[in-house]
Amino acid sequence: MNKLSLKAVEEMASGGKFKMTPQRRVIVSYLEKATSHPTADDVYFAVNKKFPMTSRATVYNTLNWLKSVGMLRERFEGEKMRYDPNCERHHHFVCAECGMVEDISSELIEELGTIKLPGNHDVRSYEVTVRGHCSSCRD
Amino acid sequence: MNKLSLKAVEEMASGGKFKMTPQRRVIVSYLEKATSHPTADDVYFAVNKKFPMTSRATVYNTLNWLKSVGMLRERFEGEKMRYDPNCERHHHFVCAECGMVEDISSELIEELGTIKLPGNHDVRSYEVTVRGHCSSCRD
DNA sequence: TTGATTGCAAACGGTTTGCATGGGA
DNA sequence: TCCCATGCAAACCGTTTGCAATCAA
Repeated sequence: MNKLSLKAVEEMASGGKFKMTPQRRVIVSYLEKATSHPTADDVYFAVNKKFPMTSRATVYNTLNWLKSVGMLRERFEGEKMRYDPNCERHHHFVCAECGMVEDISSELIEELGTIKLPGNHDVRSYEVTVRGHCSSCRD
Repeated sequence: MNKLSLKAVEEMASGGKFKMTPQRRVIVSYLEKATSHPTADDVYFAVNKKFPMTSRATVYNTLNWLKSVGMLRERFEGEKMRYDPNCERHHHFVCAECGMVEDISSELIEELGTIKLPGNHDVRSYEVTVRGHCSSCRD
């Protein structure tokens, strides 16, 4: 599963035991446009602009649903969970000041080659987190 | 500040506005021996083996104190915060199954060289998280 | 002596759950 | 029609805070 899209979600829902609802459509549309890993509350406020009575339970329910089908990744940064609609292999830049997260496409970070660790661990993947100050915070 | 040690903490405390207590000594001793990033609760149970009335407040108080003087790093993994007594530059292996975290010394991961990102971010550091199944979970 | 630390309990904040109502397929 | 999803409120859980008593320096 790569980039989250409303189309892909609709397709997946049709025929399965999951249903599309207006709230879910808004949540997915918001997520597919999001660029800096929204928090659950970001999503909550976004849906409520369109559907003012949407509860947090619905938001978490939807986020966990998308997560469970592999269309969304969860990542803790700073003080809360953030949701990453990009499921292609990629890395991250995190601003130490404002907590903003930006995707770094995997081509921008050179390959580490085969990782050989001591012990007998089964290595599956690796990710790089680059830290620093983002352009707005660097002054 | 590099590796947490009781000696370094005692030195830092003497003369400053911070005081050593029996509880703090046990906590620091436990942390300096710990190898897989204990959670606050791990620490809590460890201290309580020696001082059965120790409260969680004391544990968090001490952890935050060590963190604030740069002798301990905090890292969210899985569902809770974990504390890393190793403040030298290093990377991590995380088990997807049991959540165990193991340090990877920085020599084991090849250098990424200068990281050049699009935009105008000020890059300070990077860390690599290797994921997979640890030797006990790989079956 | 003095002010930092302790234990306790209550508060907090993000996330989850239980349940009755509502709505998609 | 049949479940799944929703909204609400309460529960949960890790962490923080307020406070009076205690203890290190």
